[in-house]
Amino acid sequence: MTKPAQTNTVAGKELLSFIERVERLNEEKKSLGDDVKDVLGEAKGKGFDVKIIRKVISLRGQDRVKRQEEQEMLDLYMQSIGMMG
Amino acid sequence: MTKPAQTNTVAGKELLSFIERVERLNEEKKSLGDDVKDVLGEAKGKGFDVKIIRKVISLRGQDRVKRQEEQEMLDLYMQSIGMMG
Amino acid sequence: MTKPAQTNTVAGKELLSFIERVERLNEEKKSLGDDVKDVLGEAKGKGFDVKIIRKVISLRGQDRVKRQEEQEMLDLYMQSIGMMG
Amino acid sequence: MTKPAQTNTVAGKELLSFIERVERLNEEKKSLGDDVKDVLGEAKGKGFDVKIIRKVISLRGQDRVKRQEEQEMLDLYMQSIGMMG
DNA sequence: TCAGATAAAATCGCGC
DNA sequence: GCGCGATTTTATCTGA
Repeated sequence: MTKPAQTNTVAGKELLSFIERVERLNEEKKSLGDDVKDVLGEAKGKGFDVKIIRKVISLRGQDRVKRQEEQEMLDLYMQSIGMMG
Repeated sequence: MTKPAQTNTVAGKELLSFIERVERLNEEKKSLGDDVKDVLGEAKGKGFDVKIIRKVISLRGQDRVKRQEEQEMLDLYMQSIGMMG
Repeated sequence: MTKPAQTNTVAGKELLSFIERVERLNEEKKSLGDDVKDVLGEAKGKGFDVKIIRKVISLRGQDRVKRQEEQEMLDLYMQSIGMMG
Repeated sequence: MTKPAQTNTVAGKELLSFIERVERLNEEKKSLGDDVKDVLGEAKGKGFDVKIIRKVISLRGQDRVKRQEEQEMLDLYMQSIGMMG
């Protein structure tokens, strides 16, 4: 950016504000990603197998999702036989 | 898994701790992802085109040189198959 | 699931049949997706840039008018936040 | 395309060939997607709840994936303690 | 450092 | 027309 941004219009300023908010959130996300890397690096330093840890985390996540979806399934059934709303 | 997880050993406890730290970070990331969605939803509510905003953000994040190079390669490919007269 | 699926009823059998037909179709779709990957892999082996090829395919599939409109809106947004001098 | 494609170069012809192969595969995929819609429409016509059918299919898919991943997990453990290659 | 694999994001399209 | 689910694309990460 060699020139000052010409956000002279109201809409331009508002748009830029939205964009910058999103960019800020994205940076925080990236930072958290780096934190994850650090933690896994630390685990590796203690002799743990990072690949296995990732797999465990993934499987635990699947369990959670599956439990949620089974509940949704039940709700769906109940809706469909007129037990809800 | 018929047995409770073996968090009784020292290594087991340490491993679980690493796993939970990562999971916590992942949740925060997910939460930020939801925040992004909220912001974009708000922008949409004000009449902005979310798809375009995303594209702008993406372009702002890319290196200008790299962007140009990719565009040139794209043009080259399109010329080579007769897409550009 | 402690009980076997109730495919003993007529409706249950019919339902299962629908489900399996859809699953079969989904597998075929997946298989075609793998074929696409193979072709692109082959192209890559010949020195082509897969990412660019994907983009070309995408552009060929888009309506020219719609494409222009989106580009214009993008320019408009970028101007309004001062990205285009 | 008002002009004949100028795929005069060897590379251009090869590139176009790859592109057309992918496009053909994509069409087949799309066609299968339509078939899925037809099957679900038929199920709906017989009084079944399409949303539930989709959910069942999704859960069955998750089961399959989870089973596979648990196996991979075992393999990983065994590798990590030196039981495999 | 790069290819291949894996996971995350963005886009697309249906159904309500 | 909007949210949700599915698919596709992008980015990250690991291993050679």
